[in-house]
Amino acid sequence: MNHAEKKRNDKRKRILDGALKAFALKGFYNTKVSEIAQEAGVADGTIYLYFKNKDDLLISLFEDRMEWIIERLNTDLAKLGNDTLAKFRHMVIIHCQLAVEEPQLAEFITIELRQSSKFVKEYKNPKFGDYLKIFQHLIEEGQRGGIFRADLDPRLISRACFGALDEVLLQLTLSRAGQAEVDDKAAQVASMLVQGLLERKIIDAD
Amino acid sequence: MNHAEKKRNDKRKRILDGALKAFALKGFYNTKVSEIAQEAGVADGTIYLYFKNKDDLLISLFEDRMEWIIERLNTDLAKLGNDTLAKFRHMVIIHCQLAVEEPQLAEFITIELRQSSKFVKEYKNPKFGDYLKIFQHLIEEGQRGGIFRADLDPRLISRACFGALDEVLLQLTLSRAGQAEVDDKAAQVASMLVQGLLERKIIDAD
Amino acid sequence: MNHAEKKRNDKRKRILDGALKAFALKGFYNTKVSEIAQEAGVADGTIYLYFKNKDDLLISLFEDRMEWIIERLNTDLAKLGNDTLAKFRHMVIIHCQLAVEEPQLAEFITIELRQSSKFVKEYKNPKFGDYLKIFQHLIEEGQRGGIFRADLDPRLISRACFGALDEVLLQLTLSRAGQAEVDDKAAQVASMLVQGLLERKIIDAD
Amino acid sequence: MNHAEKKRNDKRKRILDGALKAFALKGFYNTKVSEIAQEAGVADGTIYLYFKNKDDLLISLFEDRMEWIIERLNTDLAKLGNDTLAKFRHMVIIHCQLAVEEPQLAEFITIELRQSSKFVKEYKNPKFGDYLKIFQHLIEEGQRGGIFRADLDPRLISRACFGALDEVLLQLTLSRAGQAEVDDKAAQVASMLVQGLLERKIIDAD
DNA sequence: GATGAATGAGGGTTCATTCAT
DNA sequence: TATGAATGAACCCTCATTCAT
Repeated sequence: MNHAEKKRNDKRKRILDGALKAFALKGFYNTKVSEIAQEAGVADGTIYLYFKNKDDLLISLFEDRMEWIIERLNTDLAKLGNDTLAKFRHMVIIHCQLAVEEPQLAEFITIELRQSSKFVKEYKNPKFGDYLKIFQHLIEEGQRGGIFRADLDPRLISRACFGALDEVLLQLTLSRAGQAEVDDKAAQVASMLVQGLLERKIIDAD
Repeated sequence: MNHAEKKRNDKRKRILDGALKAFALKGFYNTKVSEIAQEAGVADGTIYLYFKNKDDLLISLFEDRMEWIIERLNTDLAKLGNDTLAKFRHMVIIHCQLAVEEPQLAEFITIELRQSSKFVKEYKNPKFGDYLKIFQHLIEEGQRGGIFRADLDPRLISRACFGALDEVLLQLTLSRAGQAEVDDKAAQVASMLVQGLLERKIIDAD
Repeated sequence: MNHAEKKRNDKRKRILDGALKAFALKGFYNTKVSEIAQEAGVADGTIYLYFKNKDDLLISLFEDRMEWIIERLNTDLAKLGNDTLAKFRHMVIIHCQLAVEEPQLAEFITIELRQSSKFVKEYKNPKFGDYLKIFQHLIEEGQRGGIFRADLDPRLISRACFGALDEVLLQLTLSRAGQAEVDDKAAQVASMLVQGLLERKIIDAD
Repeated sequence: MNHAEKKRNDKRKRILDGALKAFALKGFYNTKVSEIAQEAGVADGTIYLYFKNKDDLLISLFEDRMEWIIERLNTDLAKLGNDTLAKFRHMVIIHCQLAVEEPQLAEFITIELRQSSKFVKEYKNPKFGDYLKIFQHLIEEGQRGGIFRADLDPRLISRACFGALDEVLLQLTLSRAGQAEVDDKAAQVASMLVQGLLERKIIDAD
């Protein structure tokens, strides 16, 4: 990557960061493009050199952040090898951990995610789909391994798990929960979900 | 209730219905007041005789519909007496059932709920809190009865359950799921959540 | 006048009174018809049984009040017979006196008078013309009697005198001047105007 | 002043000119912002880059025009040195002269001035106060010089003089008086006011 | 590429007026 | 006659987007 490209990427990044901050604070519809520009330290017009319009900025922000989360998650999960349960618990923890590590991102995702796929016509939010897929594959892995109940639809249950986590994350974020509280609550939710997923005969194992 | 009062309530209802339809279709921010008026068959200005402004209309709509849901739920649950498990399962079913019975309401709640409580200034959405309370009390009841795990925080878990259901409801609604699919998926989610909540020694009972 | 007529006039009067109060307080354009109705203790629609529209109400109010002032002035002036100077001084005093006796009317006239004849198309404000005529006739009387300078155009000078008084009245009204201050200032203005009008050879007489 | 600044000032001036024209024609409340924009040859939104809102535009217009009048007046008066009488007469003439030179400004000031200071919240119209002060100081100067009556309150009398002139100006403007008529009437009013102000023993001097 | 002044379509809200009761 | 709920045209202002510099 040469110098010009680096500069370009830097400006793009600053705009995305500014947008995240602004959207988290006031929501998409109540954030003015000029506010994002100010936050990013660029002129209003500059934003349109990097993004087609305000909608595109929102979508790009989602994709950018989800990509980051997914990469991180995949790296972490890879280290845990075949331990499905450990991987599942880790996902729960990572998700909740956002409340502490990236509160703005947490607010943004929990609040704007649903809107986005609704109002942006035809936008299916593929990155979010990828995120859900990780959950789904984990559940399928558990089912193949015989530790997770086979009577549950992985697509459905991955949604349910995501919903549970997302709602919990929303609360943790809005209440500005500290690390200890996040750890505790993540553990409880993980415990409940895991128990709900486990094949009955091995529940004692938990 | 006299004639004038009846007429007034009827018009208010028509406006709320129009707003629900419009909000479900395009979301709060993309719905024009004039569209709601048209949907309701009243003049634009009439809306302001019944609601302070567009925000107030959104809030009132939430309260109205949550009240309806809560009443209905309480009536149903009362019939189930002390059977905590049955009551819990019924809540799951009722929630998912919205996708079939009131798809517009389902879309509205799943998509607009989070936005509203965050961006409508000062609004704490008490009715939604009431709804969560029903979940919470049910979990506490189960804990007192010794059938639900005592190591789980009812406030936290009620949130998690709501989140799981809400996400599932969103999918059922958007995919225009039919009654059979809704029944099946509600049963699965109920089964998972219940197993996750049950005291370990009685899990076989499920 | 029979009972029905009396009642009608009473309601018309209440509306005019309410309008005066409201217009004096907030001005014509910032006063809502509904506020006038409330002030008058009638329904909004009732106003339109007595006046064609809001403009007509303003005009009618002018005419009504100017008529009252003119009648009163004529009665007073009649008592002063041929004493032109005394009559002129009395007019000055009566005009300023409004600040004490009818502060709302004073505010209304000083502030709304000019607007009214401008914005209401084709309205020449004949009653205001009548009021000016009294000044004018007094000046002409003085000229004929040889005590007022003959080199001044009575129409022009009556305007100038009115303008001077009106501006002074505005200040007296807005500063909520008491009787003593009003008396003092009216006397000063009268003295200046009279001296300005007097035939030079008889100025010592003042 | 650089180019950008010059362009900005030019646009601001065009908006003020457009506003003056429009306000003079239809009055503040009957003038739409879009009409001003059209008159100024700018987009509606542009007005809000230069003025906070419609009220602010009104206020700014007053300040701008009063400033212009005051500067001009001060320049002229400075040339007349210590001749109080000449200066007083000049003020009268300049004021009336507006009817010929700046009829729109004349209409605007005579008709909108009172409204504005009353209904534009918090606005005390300091420039108008400055204008009155010129009158007042002139009267005080005459009193100190022994040529004006000492028994008159300069603040009161400056108001009265302004009122007289303003009313005369209004008539001259609305009747579209020509230069000759304006000269004649200004002279008459000046003569009357001066005689009214002069110390009695020197009235023959006029 | 970067700027930010300018644009102008759009929409929430007001309020004078009407009319069914 | 009186009411006041309903109307809907009107209007100020916002703000995403453009484009001359």
